[in-house]
Amino acid sequence: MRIVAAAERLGYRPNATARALAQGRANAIGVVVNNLDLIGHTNIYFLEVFGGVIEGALAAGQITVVFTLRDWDEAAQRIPAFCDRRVDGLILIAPMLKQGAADWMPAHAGFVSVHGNCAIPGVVNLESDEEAGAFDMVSHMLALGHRRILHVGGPVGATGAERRIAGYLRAHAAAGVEPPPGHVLRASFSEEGGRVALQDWLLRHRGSPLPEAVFGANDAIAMGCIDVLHARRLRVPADVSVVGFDDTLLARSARIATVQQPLHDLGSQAVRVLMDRIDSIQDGRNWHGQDNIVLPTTIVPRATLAAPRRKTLVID
Amino acid sequence: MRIVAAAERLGYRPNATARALAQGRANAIGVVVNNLDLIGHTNIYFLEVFGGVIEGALAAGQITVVFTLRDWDEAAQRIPAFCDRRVDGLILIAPMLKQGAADWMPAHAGFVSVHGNCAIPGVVNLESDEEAGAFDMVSHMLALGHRRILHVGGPVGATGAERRIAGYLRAHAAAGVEPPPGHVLRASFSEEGGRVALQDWLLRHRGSPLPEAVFGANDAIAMGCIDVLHARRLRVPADVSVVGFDDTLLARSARIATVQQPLHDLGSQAVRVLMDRIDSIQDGRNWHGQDNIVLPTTIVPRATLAAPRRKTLVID
DNA sequence: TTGAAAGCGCTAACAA
DNA sequence: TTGTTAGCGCTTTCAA
Repeated sequence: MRIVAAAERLGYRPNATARALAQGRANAIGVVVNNLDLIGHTNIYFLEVFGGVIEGALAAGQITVVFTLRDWDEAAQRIPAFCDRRVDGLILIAPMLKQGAADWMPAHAGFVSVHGNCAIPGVVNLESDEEAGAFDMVSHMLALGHRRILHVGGPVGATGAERRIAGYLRAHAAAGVEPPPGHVLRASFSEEGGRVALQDWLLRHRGSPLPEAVFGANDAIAMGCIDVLHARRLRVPADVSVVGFDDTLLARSARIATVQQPLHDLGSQAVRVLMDRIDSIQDGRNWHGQDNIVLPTTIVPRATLAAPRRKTLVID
Repeated sequence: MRIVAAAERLGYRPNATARALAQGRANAIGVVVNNLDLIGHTNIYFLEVFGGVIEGALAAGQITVVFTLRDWDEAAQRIPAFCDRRVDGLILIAPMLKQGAADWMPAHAGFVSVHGNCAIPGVVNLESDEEAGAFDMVSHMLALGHRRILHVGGPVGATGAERRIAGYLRAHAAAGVEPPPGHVLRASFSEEGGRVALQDWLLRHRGSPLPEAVFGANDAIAMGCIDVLHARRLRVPADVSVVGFDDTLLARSARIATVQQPLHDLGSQAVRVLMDRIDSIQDGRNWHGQDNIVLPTTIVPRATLAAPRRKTLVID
């Protein structure tokens, strides 16, 4: 009609808030992240998942709203407030949610978590098979001939950290190799964490044989370890091999051998699952999809990983 | 009242879409980025600015909506559609907008650009003083004694690239040093770009003196150059110094000397300016703030930058 | 001070 | 098919 043409000419734009109010649907999804993770640059991990979410949302015709939490302890108060009908559902990235979270979660919005640390009823979780990734990597290292592999693990209580340790141990068991005693440490998931943990450990083990390889629980930890080794004039990988986990930008740019997690896919698939979940809620159906979706990991051998040196070095 | 308590108990949540419709204000800001920049991981730059925006929005009590463009050529069609009252204003990150953009920009929303490539009426721009950053860095290198500084510049037409070249040239002029001929190249803003450009240039200059230093137009280019030098068994910085620009995660983790841009601040300040702009529009006032805000840059000397070696090397 | 009513701009159900 | 009307859940205005 002429009306349409006139509207066009006058620069008419439909008001999306009015539409959302009328239809009871915002066509928007929210992403909840820990502010520190985003701002601190410590965890490029989040940004990669986030990139996947953005892309997934674009493909699904949804806009993406970012909500940040200063701390996951705020979740119980703030997440319900996020569900103010501006978004139809929420993706929680690596939420450290308590078990009772189901109690306060609004039922009118869909929830999907990526690498959630515990199962929450009604929240579909997407994750990658970290235990298998660690298993594959450590098995590969054992096959190369490494016997004293030091695992600089993540913080106690982080599910991902525990799973990487489990993979490390299972690989030893599968290869029939006794894991060297005291070779699993804990560190925070950062360069500094890796640095401190390894430096400390080396100081406490003067005179013992130097590990042939270091397996960091993430790329940042591995990076910190490389630092410490270089400072001691040890060559990587000629003297000590180092591998990380995640295959973030850090590992790619520093060429650190690592375990790749499909972070981008995790993000984009989370959107797809969330859309299904939202549709099921809006139609009043119950949920028929899977509650836990596991994506595979892949080992990425790079220049920091080689066969162990012939002669054992001693820590000094 | 008792009503409030009851509401609380029943889990009542105010409907933000209804409120937005009633008040004509969404209390949300949008961020427009080029999809490729976000997804491709080529430009950590964006993510850092984005982090600043998120933080700024949190401080201003606004939520952040992400809009992605596959290409800035879509801007004229899609940006007006983004202004559908779900956001009160938009921050454009590094927009490659054409000069005529003012024609199609809706007047009811506020616009702020970060590192916009050209001035658009009604759009406040925030940027860092790239020319001065390049000037400071190159002056510093000249003061260290470098005379043959190769500038691996960014793509033709990118405002930032041109400004870095201008700073490079002005530093030479200020020091009374004639810039060596043919020592300004062009590359795309990526590791691969730096690699190709430098490798190419070296092949074309066999037998000439090796540059004492390489100044990459961004950190990724610098990283690519380091790669090429290492492949030729040249030591950085003993044989050749290398510096970058931006101080992204890449430079920090690889310890590349660089020019720091306040990316995070650029993002958070953009939000503050945008809030002012939005308020002025809603109150029907005209805009009294600045149209172009320039933040300072800082040089960050790191291990890849040292004094030039005594004896000149020859390219082979 | 408190309460009732009229929009905000759209969609959806209904009537013509 | 087309046009009309009643909400969606808030804010704001105006009357009581």
